[in-house]
Amino acid sequence: MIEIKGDHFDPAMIADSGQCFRWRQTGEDRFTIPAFGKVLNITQTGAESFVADCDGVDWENIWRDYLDLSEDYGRFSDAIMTSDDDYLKDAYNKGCGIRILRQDLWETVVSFLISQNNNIPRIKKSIEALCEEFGRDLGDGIFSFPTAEALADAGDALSDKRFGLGYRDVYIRQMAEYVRGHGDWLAGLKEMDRENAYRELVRQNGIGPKVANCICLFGLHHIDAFPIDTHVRQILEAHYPDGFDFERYKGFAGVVQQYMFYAKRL
DNA sequence: CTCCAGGGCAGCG
DNA sequence: CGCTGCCATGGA
Repeated sequence: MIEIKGDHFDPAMIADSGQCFRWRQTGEDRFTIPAFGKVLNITQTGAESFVADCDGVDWENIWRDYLDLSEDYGRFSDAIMTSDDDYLKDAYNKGCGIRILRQDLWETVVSFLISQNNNIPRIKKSIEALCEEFGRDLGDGIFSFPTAEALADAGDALSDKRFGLGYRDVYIRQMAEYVRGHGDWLAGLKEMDRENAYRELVRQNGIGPKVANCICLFGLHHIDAFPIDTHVRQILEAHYPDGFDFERYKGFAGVVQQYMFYAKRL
């Protein structure tokens, strides 16, 4: 057990933010978080105080970074709340506890391949089914996210109806086989800047502009990436008819995007 | 029944 | 370039 302090940090908002699909609320103020082959249970004990069921080593080496608690989100809120963008200010007030997680890249790639033309409950069901079938048993009914090798070995089994992948099964299989055959591809992406990573990602079958931007934002932590999905497109059309000024939030447009996405889906 | 969901692709012009 | 039809699936 370790005690934590965290401003601009609300696990309930993050769990429902659409950036991660495996967080589960397991109590009044308790969340169970599988990542990197481990499981963290975090319980809110006050406005900005929490307890986590890990030791100090894992906290410093894994979870603090994963939860992005080293980043100062005050600078984002300041920029937004001192602007004259009333729609964004309202969105920020609704989603102010969101942080952009530093998730595992491979898990992010597969998760957002599944996300295309899909809805969040179905995405979650597909991912859990894949974890149960091809992941490692971590106890308490929780399984690790399957490796590229495991999904490549799965082959045609990915087309099984219980995974609910639909036509996306081909994308997952091709991606898993590619990563298995190119062991340094994921590591190479992490070395690239956003534009080069984006260009490399969209070369893959099944990864278009939106999915590539989600991988850049959630898997590579390029927080200036701005994925435009069906929700965000509707927001931009409804509230920014003369165009959205990306320059205004240069450097953290992806954080802005998350506030808007969360607020709309409430 | 149709429409929608954190889209992408191939086939047009 | 942009536009259109199609791609599985399940819930509303």
